[in-house]
Amino acid sequence: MAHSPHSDSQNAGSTPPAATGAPDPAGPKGTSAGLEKARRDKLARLQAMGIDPWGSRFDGALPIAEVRQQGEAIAPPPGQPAPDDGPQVRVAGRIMLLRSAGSLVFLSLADRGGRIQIMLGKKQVGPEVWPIVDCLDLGDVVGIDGRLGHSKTGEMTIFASQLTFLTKSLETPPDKFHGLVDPELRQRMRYLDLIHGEGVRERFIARSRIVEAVRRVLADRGYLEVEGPTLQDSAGGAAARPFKTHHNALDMPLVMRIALELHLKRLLVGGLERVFELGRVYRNEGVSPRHNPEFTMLEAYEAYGDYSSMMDLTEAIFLAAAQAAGTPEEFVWMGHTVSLKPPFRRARYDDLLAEATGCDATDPASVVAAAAARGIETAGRHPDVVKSDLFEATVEEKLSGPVFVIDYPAAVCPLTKRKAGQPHVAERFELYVAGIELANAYTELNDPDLQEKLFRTQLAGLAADDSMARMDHDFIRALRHGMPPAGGLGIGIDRLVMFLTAAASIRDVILFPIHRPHAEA
RNA sequence: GGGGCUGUAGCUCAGUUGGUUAGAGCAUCGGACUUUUAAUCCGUUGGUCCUGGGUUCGAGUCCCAGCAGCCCCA
Repeated sequence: MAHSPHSDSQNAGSTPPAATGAPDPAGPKGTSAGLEKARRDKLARLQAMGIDPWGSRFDGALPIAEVRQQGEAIAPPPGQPAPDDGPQVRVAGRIMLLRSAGSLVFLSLADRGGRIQIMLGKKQVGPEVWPIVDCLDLGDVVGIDGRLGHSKTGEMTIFASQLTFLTKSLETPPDKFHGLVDPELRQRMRYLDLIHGEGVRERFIARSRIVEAVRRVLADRGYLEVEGPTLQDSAGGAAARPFKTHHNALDMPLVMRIALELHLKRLLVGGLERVFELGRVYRNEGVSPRHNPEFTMLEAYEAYGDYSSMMDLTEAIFLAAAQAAGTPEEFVWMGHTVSLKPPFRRARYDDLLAEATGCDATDPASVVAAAAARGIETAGRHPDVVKSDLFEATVEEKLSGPVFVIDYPAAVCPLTKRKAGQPHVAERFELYVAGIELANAYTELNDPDLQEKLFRTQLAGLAADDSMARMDHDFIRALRHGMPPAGGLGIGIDRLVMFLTAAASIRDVILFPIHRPHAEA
């Protein structure tokens, strides 16, 4: 192959690392520093022309999606030349692709909702503008005025008459074809992922639409959105370990909330009757494709309802959210074909367990035997806890759903009302899809004496570190003042978004999931 | 906590049994081009092979430890 005279490389070995007092900050052309220098050189050229490389307000730009609609209307029939009297339009966006054919330059310009091709011709833009074109890089943000039409190859194109420089990009964008692939980089540099990732922006837009729809369903039903404390002196309402923090001025330890439940129920006592909160909760636990230490939870409580009313509400929320996200009625998620067609199936916990294991789910001895046969630890554990483990091991992953699993073993439901005449059965449901729990609801326990007793029972069985081991005396006092019978519902919003956008990992639906710090160079 | 996999240029990736100076595409820089669209063509530049040890005449490659990530399990 070609042997170019690398005279420098012959001497390179003798170059002492610190020989020069001031190392050149801009390295050779192809290095990261060199790539930046090329962009800074163009920035300086823009400034020399009297152009602010950081731009300013730019009014009147149309969304590219809208411009494209206009363009469709004036598309020439196949084989016919495009007319050159298209409408004058103004757009703004980031340069995604840039092709130069001598004194003709094509850009692909992207805004928040679409992309469109821009043609810049040396003759067409004139000697004032052409030197600016020479300073454009991939990633720069520009405004374009021009006539909307179609190129000779039929591509919708804005034939630019004016170019307004809006923002210089100093960094090299990812590979224009592959984009950012490394999931770690995609999450740490989500801004790039949003620009270049296939479907990434659409998924986060869907998330926003879903949250909007959830709020709308609840508001339409007379629910009031409220905000409980995220900093608490003890974290209750779920079995999870909290994050610990500290208030300096009060010199007091605090924990971050792990659930919304106990404060929302206080508001039912307070007569607000229909309340919900949609907000972040924090659990100091492991990270997995379905768990992030901070996640978004919806909890809704309705006085005078029960878990059946919560099933209706859940369906309404799921259907409205699916519609908002543009989710098809039937699709594949996590290897399961799921259908959103209402009503969702309802199946009793004991029936599912009996079907999967062959045991008599109403008989503790039979359940424990079935669990032991599958290697589940049984010694010294409450039969309902063993039952719950057995359910997890044998039933959960098979639940394609959506299916409401109803009527849970009472001992694993310390905040739930028992079924009338069946003290061992709690009026609770969980909604499963593809083996994953997406919603959890109860007929709320409002008997203060039983609640206090259940707290104490929990206390006896749990580690001191565990949040459920904390008695919330004020919550008991609130119940003593009288909380109307009520239904309550919790939905993990991140998982709902995963489901409705067919995402396999919670990290695909959280903009900035947790990461260990990287050693920065 | 345990196991498996991954880490090479700004980005996407090759790299043979351990063997000479670690390659390609994109991007950059220079050149040609007024209808390109992952433009093309010619030329050019660019490396802490994640980090630190070790084995070896010789390590991107083998061994050990660590860091970061992905997946599975508890």
